[in-house]
Amino acid sequence: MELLSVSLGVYYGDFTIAAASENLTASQGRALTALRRGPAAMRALADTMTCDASNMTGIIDRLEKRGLVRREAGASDRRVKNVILTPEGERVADAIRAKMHTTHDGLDRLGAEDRCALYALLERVFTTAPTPTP
Amino acid sequence: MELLSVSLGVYYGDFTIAAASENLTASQGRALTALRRGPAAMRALADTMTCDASNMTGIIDRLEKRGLVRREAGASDRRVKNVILTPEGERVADAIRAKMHTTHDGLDRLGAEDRCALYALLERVFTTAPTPTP
DNA sequence: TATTGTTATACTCTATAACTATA
DNA sequence: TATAGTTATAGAGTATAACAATA
Repeated sequence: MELLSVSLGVYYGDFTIAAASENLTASQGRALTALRRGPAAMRALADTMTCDASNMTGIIDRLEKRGLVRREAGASDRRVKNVILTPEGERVADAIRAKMHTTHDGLDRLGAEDRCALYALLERVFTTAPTPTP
Repeated sequence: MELLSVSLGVYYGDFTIAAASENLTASQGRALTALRRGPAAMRALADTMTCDASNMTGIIDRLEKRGLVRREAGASDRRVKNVILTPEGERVADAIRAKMHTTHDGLDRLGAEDRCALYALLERVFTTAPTPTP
């Protein structure tokens, strides 16, 4: 119970801070984090982040404008556009993830191993794996 | 750990849903919930919700336009405006709270007593008591 | 001078609806 | 017809800066 009160909000809050440290909003950070697992179609990304497809256009537009992702036409279905992390995007995504793992605020009383497991769990809840479209 | 993964997001998510069921955004719901404990100055509300004071103006404007809160000049300090729930505002705030306590999604495995304690805890974390200004 | 609250401005997120190009 | 993605539009949250009234 104690653990819970300490942890609630910490992940969301820390994530927002971690993303902000790279001059990104939480949504942009989430998209980048989801893309760490590989390319994903716009539609899949929107599903992952449970937002309307039109939102993804804007979010990805801003990330693309900053050179963190790029769009690539789908091979089999030419309607599809797959979003891919650029090397710089990978760097930023990794930086966010690293910051998440070294931010202990409010989780000090957890052992390193538990905290690691905890973050893995939260990360999974936070960004479900998008389904890449071939 | 299980409990945590289940509970994370549930409170925020359920709260957003509960607020939406009253046609309110999460921020509006939070302000209303904070005001359940009594009147609060704009500044105190902004501190509670950790947002800029200028945001509170807009949020309270919208709540006031719908008759859920009203502004009242501070007695001792005439710069201050205290925000107060109207009877309708109280009804809506209570409805949100009631909905939060009857929404079990993802918390089924918790006993009623535990769930009650859990929500009390989360509610405290979610909306710290604002400091009313006399 | 410092503080409270507001206004003006700008950016982002969000959803809905209408559109295109594919399938 | 249905789907993927975009555009246009509108409402809400957010922060910064400038301002009036008060302390």
